[in-house]
Amino acid sequence: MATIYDVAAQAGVSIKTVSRVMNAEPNVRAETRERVHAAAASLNYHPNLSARSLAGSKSYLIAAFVDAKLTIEHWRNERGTDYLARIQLGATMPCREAGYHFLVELVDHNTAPMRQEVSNLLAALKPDGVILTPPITDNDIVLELLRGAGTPYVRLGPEQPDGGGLRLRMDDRAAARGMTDHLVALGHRRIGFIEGEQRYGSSHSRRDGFLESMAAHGLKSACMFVGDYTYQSGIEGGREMLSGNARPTAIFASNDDMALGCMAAAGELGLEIPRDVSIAGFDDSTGSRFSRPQLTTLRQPIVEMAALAACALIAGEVRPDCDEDAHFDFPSFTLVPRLSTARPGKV
Amino acid sequence: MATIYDVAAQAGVSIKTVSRVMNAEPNVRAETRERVHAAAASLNYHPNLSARSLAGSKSYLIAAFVDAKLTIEHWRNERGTDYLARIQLGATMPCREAGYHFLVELVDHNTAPMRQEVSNLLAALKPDGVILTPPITDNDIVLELLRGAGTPYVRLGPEQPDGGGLRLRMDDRAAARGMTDHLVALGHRRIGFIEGEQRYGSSHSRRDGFLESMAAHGLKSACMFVGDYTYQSGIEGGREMLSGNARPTAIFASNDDMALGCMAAAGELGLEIPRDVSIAGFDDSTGSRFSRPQLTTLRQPIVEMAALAACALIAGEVRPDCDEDAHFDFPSFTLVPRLSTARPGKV
DNA sequence: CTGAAAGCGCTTACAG
DNA sequence: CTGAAAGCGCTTACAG
Repeated sequence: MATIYDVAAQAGVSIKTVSRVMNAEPNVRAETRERVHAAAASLNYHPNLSARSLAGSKSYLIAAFVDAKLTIEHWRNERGTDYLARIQLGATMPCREAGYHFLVELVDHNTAPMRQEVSNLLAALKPDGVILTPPITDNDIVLELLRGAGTPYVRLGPEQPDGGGLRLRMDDRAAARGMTDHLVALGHRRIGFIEGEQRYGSSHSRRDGFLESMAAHGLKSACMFVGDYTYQSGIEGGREMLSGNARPTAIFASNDDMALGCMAAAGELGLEIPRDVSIAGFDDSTGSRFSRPQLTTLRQPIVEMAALAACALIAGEVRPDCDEDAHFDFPSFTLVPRLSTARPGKV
Repeated sequence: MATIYDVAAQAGVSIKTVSRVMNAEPNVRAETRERVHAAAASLNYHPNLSARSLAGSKSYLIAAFVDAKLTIEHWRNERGTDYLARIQLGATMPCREAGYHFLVELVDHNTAPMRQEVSNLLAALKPDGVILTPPITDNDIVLELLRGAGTPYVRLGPEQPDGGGLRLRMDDRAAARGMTDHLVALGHRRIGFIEGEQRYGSSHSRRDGFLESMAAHGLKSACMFVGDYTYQSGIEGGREMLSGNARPTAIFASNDDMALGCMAAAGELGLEIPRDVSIAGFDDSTGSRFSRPQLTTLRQPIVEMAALAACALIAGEVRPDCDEDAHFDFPSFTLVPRLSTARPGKV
């Protein structure tokens, strides 16, 4: 394989000049530049990443650190949980265009070897930037190691504001408000709400958004149920809300899995959706697209956030020590109206 | 960050000895080895991948080359096509255990810049092994470049036997035979078959397997329909087969998308599945798990094949020039019986 | 606008 | 069982 020396010899210049041309640096005569390009092309020369990384300050690597257990579970389940696929889609494109490589690294969240694992990743790979996904995005040890290594990082969907890095998250509260507004606009007045796992900040934000919208419309919530983001808890919530007398005409579950469970509960009770009750979810999961009827839900801008993260990291806009003003509530959630919501009492 | 020199100094040995210990090479006294380990641990030393790669013959990188257009489409569609997720699951685990890193590279199949793109990938990354997925797995230019670079490669689901590399594929014919046997065992005699895109070898293998089983049971196929692996063609095939008089009691579509289309056609015609007609697919796609009723299908051992591929590559068992005897029909397909098939004329 | 020298952090090939 | 030397293919820092 051709090296920088071969190209330099063929073009009749020094390797430094070849380096300048390959990196599109200034201060090379147009004619020289062309000669180098021609030599590189004829020799089919491509710079070696390891050498560039070792000699220089860039590795041309962007890594995503994802929770090992969760990710493996999702891959195994094959229920089409496509969070990671969306991250890959968003991050891969800008990386490719900039000559970077994107790789996914599994991290054993909250286990003994995690510190070693992450240290090794950082020292071995020396990535130019790291994208963190929940729950790693809030892991103090990982954040500390990242800062220690001086590696810029972007935190996707963080719960805690401390910990540095560029923080990118959807405005859960505004999104929940938006969905509630949608239900009210359809004519619903008695609306039930199923909360998620209380340990997650998103649960509280979504509930607050719901309550804000209800209050803004002068409505009292029909009923609240505390679930835990699982299908099973959605069934339970649905049963409780729908078996009473003054049952809500609409239920907003704060994630799709619970909404799907809720639909199952409605089916058990002989209720038809959306004729007897409208049901809305949150996440735009794969399952929401396969349910019958298809589920009205909220889509997080995962692809867009991952793309922004990669771009910011590549551009070097993320200082590893940025602590203030690096929080960005991504406004662009998308309400995805499908067939599980309609006007109350209507087919 | 600590380097090999720091460790050597602290342990009172040469860097060569540190290198030996870090790579678990023989010929180091147990006591020396321990001293080095202690020094490495106390300095939180982790070898730099770029330096290892540049100096040595290994990059500790395994790459999967996947079709850019197809992959982006799957990521975008979010219908839960989890082929790539299964590859990642299978390949990531052995890589992780062996200290390798796995990365996915998009390749613009059959476009002008492809040659440059792949050359660059090979020269820049110098991966120790490459896993190819369809349709890249049969791309002559990619195969030629791989051989030229001396990079070992594994071809997943190849259609053409030439092209070298370790070839791993499911025995489509045996699998189709297995599914047909299943339908016959349930009591079906008039069985329809929907073929896939004729340009793909898998279409022919699956059809042949079906016909073999039918012949072995002394049955004539009720009808054949040539589809193209799309949902739409499944609808068309279903309509044609199910609207006639002597309609089949079971239809075997050679992939899940067509089987799902076929189910939709049955629904249009007022037929209930599996009471009026049994329907079977092929792939165990995400959609097959979300359909109602859930689809009986065949599962390809993608995870297992990817794992085997990664292991073989890491172990250096794949010689880049292996041409004979490197073809392996993976026998372990799995028949996944679900609710869309039953005894004929039975609920 | 161009180049000579040094060095990044390791492994290889060899010597003892 | 251990180490000194050379070199992998680039970029950095500097000189001109």
